[in-house]
Amino acid sequence: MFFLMRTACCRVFLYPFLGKMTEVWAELSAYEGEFDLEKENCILISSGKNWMEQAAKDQLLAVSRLPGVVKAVGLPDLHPGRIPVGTAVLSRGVLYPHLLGNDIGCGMSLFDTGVKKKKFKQEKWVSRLEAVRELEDIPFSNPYEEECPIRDLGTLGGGNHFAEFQCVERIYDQEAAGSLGLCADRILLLVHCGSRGYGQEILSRFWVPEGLADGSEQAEAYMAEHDRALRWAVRNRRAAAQKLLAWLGGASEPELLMDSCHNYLERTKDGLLHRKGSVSASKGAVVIPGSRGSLTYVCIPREDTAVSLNSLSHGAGRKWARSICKSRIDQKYDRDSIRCTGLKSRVVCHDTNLLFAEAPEAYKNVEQVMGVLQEYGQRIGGSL
DNA sequence: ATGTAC
Repeated sequence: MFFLMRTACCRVFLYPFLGKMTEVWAELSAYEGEFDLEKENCILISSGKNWMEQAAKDQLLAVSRLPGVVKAVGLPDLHPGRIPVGTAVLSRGVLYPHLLGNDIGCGMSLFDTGVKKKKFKQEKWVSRLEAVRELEDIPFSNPYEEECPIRDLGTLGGGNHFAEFQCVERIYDQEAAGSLGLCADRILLLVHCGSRGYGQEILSRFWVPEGLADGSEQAEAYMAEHDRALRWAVRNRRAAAQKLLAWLGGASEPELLMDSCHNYLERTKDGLLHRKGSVSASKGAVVIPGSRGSLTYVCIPREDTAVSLNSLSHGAGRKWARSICKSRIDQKYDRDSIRCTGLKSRVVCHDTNLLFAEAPEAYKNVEQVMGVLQEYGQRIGGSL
């Protein structure tokens, strides 16, 4: 299990608005001549400055051509995966379990720890966390009146999952910050994880290359399990926060300020909306974190986001494949320096490969991604 | 991203 703790000096911005996404701004020049953009159902929200791997664009295009797919959107953090990450895909008649992947319900929960900023002792918390090693080692009993399908409730898992203590760096809109319950003098806790092995197990049971016919018994059974995974993923994030605070001696319960899911299927009036690494722009404020060396943004999306299937990026997005990270930056760090960040935060993680795989260098610049989301509207205006 | 096998 990967347990990454970024302590102190991480900051939350409150962005007043995201750009008004009102026109298709495609950056698919690589495909010039290959298809007529006007007739394609594939949109990439990016800009010339926003570097994107060719493989990711190829994957997005392939997804957009699956039977039943009405529209496929790539967000500015799009990067290749088994299926491309940073996508929103609308289909009719067919449901594709693999388009949302194995970690069904994965998302971000932002909590107020109730701990005052001036009471925060970084070194003390770091030692305490290093002593426990893994969240699996902190016992937690299921408080819900439903059998828990997750083997270890309140654990983060691996990959890009993390728990991070943060505090507000800058507020752009005091009123909005107040209504969201963001307090500048408090330590916040951002938890990114999902349904662990449960989502994986669901995918393995329902995955078929041709997808599931909407309305079929299989599709209904998948949706029931999917909804259960979403429910338990939220509980898993909460349980992780509860365990952490209890372990660190926090007196109060973590208070949930915001929660968003970025791997899930939503039934909309237009069809089945598959989100893989993209978050809804229609459910209030969203948290968009960067890599562990950068800031996290709390954003209030604008209303007119139909062009991106009402979706936003869920983070900075990978720039380097996990497998190549260690060899690229191995020499740059020693045992201690890889565990510190440019924001003077500390990283607690016992898995060396994971520390390198999730290094800030492996990620895009989150400000770049935020810039595309914001600029997208500024340069366009008008209505869709 | 995951659990398990190598």
